[in-house]
Amino acid sequence: MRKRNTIQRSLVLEAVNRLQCHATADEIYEEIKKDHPNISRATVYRNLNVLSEMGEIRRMETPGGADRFDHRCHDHCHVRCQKCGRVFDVDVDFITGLEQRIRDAHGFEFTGYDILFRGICPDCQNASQKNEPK
Amino acid sequence: MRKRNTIQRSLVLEAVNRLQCHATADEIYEEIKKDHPNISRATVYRNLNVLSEMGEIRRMETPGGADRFDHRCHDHCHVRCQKCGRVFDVDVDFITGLEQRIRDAHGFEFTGYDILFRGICPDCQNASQKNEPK
DNA sequence: TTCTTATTGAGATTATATCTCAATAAGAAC
DNA sequence: GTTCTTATTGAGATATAATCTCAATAAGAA
Repeated sequence: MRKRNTIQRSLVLEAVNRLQCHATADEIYEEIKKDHPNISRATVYRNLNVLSEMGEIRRMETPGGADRFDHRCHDHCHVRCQKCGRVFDVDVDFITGLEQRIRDAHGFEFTGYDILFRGICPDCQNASQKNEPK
Repeated sequence: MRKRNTIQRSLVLEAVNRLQCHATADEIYEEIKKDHPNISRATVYRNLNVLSEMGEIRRMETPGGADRFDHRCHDHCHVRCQKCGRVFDVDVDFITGLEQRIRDAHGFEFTGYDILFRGICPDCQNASQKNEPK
């Protein structure tokens, strides 16, 4: 099934790049709608799927929240702040090799993994110290 | 807000234990409904939340699928087979310390992490060799 | 036994994502 | 340039996981 180049597909790719890292499908949809109010939500979702299958962008599935899409900058995973919900990048150099070590043990053919850290970001730590002093 | 001991809460805890590891909320709901057809889905979800906050059970959020709940056997994470959707356990002894190493770098206060591996299980590898020989 | 209020059940609602299908348009064939 | 095939689109319906609403119920302290 040969892929065609559509305006909508380019718009999605451009928006992902413009928004930098970890935008949700909905954020990308809203971004595109500013200039192209007629684009369909389904089209954005479809093209995010197509583009990540093609390897043009990277999908990061986040449990308990919407998937996020990255320009393929470099490998990293995410921390989500449990208070404000914002998502930050985490370098994962030291995680490299994780798959290999597990493949050895299970006969599983690994294709990847998602790691999502949970925590409280520095801002929210400070905020709660001000509002709830002990 | 003092917690009360309700029949429904015990039923949920028992079902999680009975189903062993990585049952979804819906599987737990169906399990309980066999003997107690009047239990509400909301009650199951509510008690799964309460019990995991209390530390009685462990919640494993899985991106792209329903959350799963474990009896607190021992620390492990999960691999989901991309073909059959089944979920298997993976030991994670060597991942211990991950949080500490990241906390140092970011000023983030970490409360935990989820790791979900993706891959193809041995069964499905075999099946696809039979069905699509090269 | 009485009283307070945490908890429940039923159904509505939210959020994320996918599906349906007629209409459109990309790009190959002519 | 014109025709043709079919991938893609837009709009809205649907699916799935989970939470919320609220009157009724019941746990457990008084």
